[in-house]
Amino acid sequence: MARSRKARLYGGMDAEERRTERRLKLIDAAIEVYGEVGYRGATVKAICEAAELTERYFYESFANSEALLIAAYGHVVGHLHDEMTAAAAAAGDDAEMRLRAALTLYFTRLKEHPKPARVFLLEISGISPAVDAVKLDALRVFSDILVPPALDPKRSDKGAAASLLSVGMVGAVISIALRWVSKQYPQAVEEVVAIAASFCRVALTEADHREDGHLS
Amino acid sequence: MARSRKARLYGGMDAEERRTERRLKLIDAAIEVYGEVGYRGATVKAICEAAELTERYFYESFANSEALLIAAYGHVVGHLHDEMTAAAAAAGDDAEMRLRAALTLYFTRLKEHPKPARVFLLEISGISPAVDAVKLDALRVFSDILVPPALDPKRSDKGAAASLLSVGMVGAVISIALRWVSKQYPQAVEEVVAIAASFCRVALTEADHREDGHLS
DNA sequence: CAGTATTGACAATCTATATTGTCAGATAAC
DNA sequence: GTTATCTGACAATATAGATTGTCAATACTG
Repeated sequence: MARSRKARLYGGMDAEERRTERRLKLIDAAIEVYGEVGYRGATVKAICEAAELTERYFYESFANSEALLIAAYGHVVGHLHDEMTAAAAAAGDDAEMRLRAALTLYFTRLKEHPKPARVFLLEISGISPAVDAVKLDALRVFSDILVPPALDPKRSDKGAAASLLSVGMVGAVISIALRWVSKQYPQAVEEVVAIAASFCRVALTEADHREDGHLS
Repeated sequence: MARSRKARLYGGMDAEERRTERRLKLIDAAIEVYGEVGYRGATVKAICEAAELTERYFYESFANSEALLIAAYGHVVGHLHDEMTAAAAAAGDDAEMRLRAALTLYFTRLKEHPKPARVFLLEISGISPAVDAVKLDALRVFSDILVPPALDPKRSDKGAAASLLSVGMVGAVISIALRWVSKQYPQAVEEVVAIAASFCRVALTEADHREDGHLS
């Protein structure tokens, strides 16, 4: 009875399980292919071949190419976000320690997994307004991990100036990451982290100055 | 005799003058159109219409769409670069003053001319390896205006770490600019300059620390 | 095993744009 | 005014890839 409501099983999975499995295979394949030839060079056909599926299943799970890019981005970002949050939490309460822990995890993963890194850093830029919005949101979230706005409740809805500070910080970190990756990791992780951290510290300290009424 | 070597005149210009005039009109039109619909949304036809020319003349001056993008970028960057250099020079010898002068000019121009700004900040990213190379080169040049590497000859070929510092600095400034533009200039120019300058100072001071043997 | 749901391969269609080609009319040179 | 050059409009072609559709083969169900 309980079964009769379900769809016919294939390979031990019901219809929905197979669908989500295919969806995942497509996302993994997309990350792979984007990493090789970039989003713009990636055809639907190529991704389907990499996923060992046919176009039909592409359109079963995604309305179009862009939807898959967004899903793949979300996939990569989700992992990274969870890991960074955990690393920061494990590092205790000191802001400087948490910052270092999060950055270290970030750059370590970047080095370990170049293809997802490319999706995360490069492929996501300038595709369409929808994609940009997704990216913007992700960056805000990462910025909050590095310099938590909730430390001081008064500041939790960041003022306009503080928001430019986070934006600058994230921009610096991402640019550093991009260069580091594209030059094939010439510096040790610790060294890159130290450099990135110095930019993050700007966002921390300047925000305090400004709050005290200093206008530089 | 002198004339007989020249091509027939039209509108008082010889063949080559007309060609360069058309080329310029195409570049101006491109900046205009990119500013409206973005590089990806810009068709050859639309640019030709904006320039009041036909496709024929497009291919007379440019091998393809991308070549025009690169030319338009160079055009915008060339102006900006000259102006920033001049502003820095006019500000005297103090590094802090020069920095402020250059940044002030940069953000002022950004606000005055949103369309070239879009070409400069957005459209140039992630089109192709060739375009990225052009951008990379431009950024290096701008970075050198903000924090001249030649101050200390020993440092003139920047070490790998110092190079990441400039990259981070430029990344921060550009991200700030992007956000500021896309939010339609919510802060005064001076305020944005102050924030951007604080990131630039990182590149200045950290470089010195590192040279003295400090490793953060 | 018979019947049906599901799959995989691939053809057909559709759309959009770049790029090249044609030609009649306009403009300058003499 | 005649001729050679240049111009503008537009048609023709080429390409590339997304999206949809067909159908036989396969895997499950009872």
